[in-house]
Amino acid sequence: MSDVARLAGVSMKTVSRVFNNEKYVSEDKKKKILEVAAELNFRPSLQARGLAGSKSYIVGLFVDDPSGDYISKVLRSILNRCEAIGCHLVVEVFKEQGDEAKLRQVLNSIKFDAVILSAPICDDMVVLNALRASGVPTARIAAGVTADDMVKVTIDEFQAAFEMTEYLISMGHEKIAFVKGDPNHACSVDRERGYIRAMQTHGLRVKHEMVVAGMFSYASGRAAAEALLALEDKPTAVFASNDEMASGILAVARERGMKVPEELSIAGFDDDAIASIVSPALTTVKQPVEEMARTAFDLVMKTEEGEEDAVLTPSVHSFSLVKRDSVAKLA
Amino acid sequence: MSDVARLAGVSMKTVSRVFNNEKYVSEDKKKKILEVAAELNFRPSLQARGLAGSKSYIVGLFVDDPSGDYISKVLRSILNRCEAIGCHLVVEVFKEQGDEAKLRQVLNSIKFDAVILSAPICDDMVVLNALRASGVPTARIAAGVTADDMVKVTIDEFQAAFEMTEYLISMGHEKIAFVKGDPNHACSVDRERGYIRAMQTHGLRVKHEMVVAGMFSYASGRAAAEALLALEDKPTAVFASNDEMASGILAVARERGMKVPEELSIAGFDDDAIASIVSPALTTVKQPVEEMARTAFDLVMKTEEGEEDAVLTPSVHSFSLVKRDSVAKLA
DNA sequence: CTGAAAGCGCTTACAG
DNA sequence: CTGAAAGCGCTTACAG
Repeated sequence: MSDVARLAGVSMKTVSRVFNNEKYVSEDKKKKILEVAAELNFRPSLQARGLAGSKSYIVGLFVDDPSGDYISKVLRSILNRCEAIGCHLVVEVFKEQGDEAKLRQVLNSIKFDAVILSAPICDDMVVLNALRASGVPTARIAAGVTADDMVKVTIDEFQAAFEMTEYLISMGHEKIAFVKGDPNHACSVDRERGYIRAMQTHGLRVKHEMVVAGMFSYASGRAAAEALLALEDKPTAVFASNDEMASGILAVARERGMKVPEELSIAGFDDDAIASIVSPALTTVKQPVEEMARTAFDLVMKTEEGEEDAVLTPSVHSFSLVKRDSVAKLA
Repeated sequence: MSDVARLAGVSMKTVSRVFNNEKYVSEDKKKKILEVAAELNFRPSLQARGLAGSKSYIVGLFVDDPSGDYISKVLRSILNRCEAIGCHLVVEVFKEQGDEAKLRQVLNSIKFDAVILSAPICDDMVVLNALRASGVPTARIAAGVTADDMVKVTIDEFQAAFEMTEYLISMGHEKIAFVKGDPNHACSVDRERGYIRAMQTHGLRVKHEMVVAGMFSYASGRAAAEALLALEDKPTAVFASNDEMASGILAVARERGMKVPEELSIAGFDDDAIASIVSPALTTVKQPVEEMARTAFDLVMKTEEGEEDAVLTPSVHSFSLVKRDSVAKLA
């Protein structure tokens, strides 16, 4: 930077001004500086500005598991925004609930401009408290527990599950099974509640053997299907808390020679890539994941700029029921 | 750090030694320093050490597209290694071929300890040259073009495609179609060559209408299937360059009422998660993606430590044919 | 609109 | 085995 300043005949401070888009730099000096900088291929050092200034140009994305279609969408969306505003993404994995050691390690060594949390760690109190203590603006995608001081972006999980269940009921189903999601995810509870409420609303009994555990994985979907299809009184429809599990259920049903949706209707949640790849394609709830991630990013960056008011009201996005071929009217 | 030094009654340099695992620190001072540091919750600042020292504790992962099962595996594997050695991952997206502007922006501002490249940018000469010029140790996963000064981790794509094609031939197929991958990926060419060579080796003619374009996407697999199944003289088997495309072909075949594998055998490549989810499950080539990513990471970190010799010999990993249900003997 | 000085929190290169 | 000094490349807080 000192080279640029010297060759442009200005002080370092003025060069700094140009690269930080500050006002009060005369057009000619600005032009000259940009010219010299381009020639020298100069870019302000990330490490140096992070150390010297209040901004670090680094955003953190804390995830539980970096795999899967959902997190891929989040990642893509956030990476897009990072590029747009010229900052960089550091991804950190937090597997165990409240891994304090790693948390302190990361939060004490890296200066973040903002941190974005995905489920389930967006509801981990240890993580939230540590973040709060560190003062880093934080956004939570699909969070459950409240934290008024952090950006929150969600859909109405309860309502979505409620509507999907109602849809199944409207198709004539009464024996509707439900496969729960990973209990560590807040959405799991909301989706289950939505299912139960819809059943009750329509005067249908929720039999406990019709509500089985799941972990959002394909394998757990298969296991749930095994349990459900071994029942004396089998369900005519299964609503799984996500598409991966729904795919597992679909696979097991077919292996047993059942026709889907004729003999068993299956509904999922998320509208993962897989939902339109399996056959029959899954009827599911589509949530605008990329839009939510983008919103989380943009809002948390505004927090940083001090517009705390509207930013901290939860941003609730709309979902939609995608009716494909895995659900049919009960014969 | 100066607080830690003061409270432990040593100089900052000694504290620094402890946190960098340098030798020559007496056990008692080391113990004292660690105690004080734990109490103060001290961690060396990433930004400060990056600026002051030769190491930055930052590894870059440059990708074309952060989505998909393949890159998820790479990401997970690398994140694991980062955690193990205490460094951090910055993900950067390079979409357009040789996006020099972004390249210079990133390479000039961030000091990386190493950069890991995935396909197709691991074969982008502009990227390679820029990396070389910047002197950052670089690893390439599934690279095609040679670059003797960079770590390279691959499988024998040619041989894998050759063997899969031979397998199809051994199952009695002669009319074997091939769906190419994205031509920007080096592996696409190798896989096609493997297919062609196997056909020739067994005295089978490669009809040009039996070799169709693809882009590694589900949609392109569907398009390829449309073309192939519209042929007068239809193939009895299709070998797709990856599982996503194979899934697209499978879907189209089924929609047309064809039985897979009875009327059409389908083989894929990669052993993506999707390969065992669709039904019938796909016969495919399994490559050890996570192991490859881990190796790339470990080798490039060794480069950094100066062991240039063995490190720069390409690390060729073994693939395996996974025979599932999408391929059958020709009736 | 511009700049000189200090300092961010570490590591380096030395010296002992 | 240990430490004092300088410096990494920027931004901050001022002053003009």
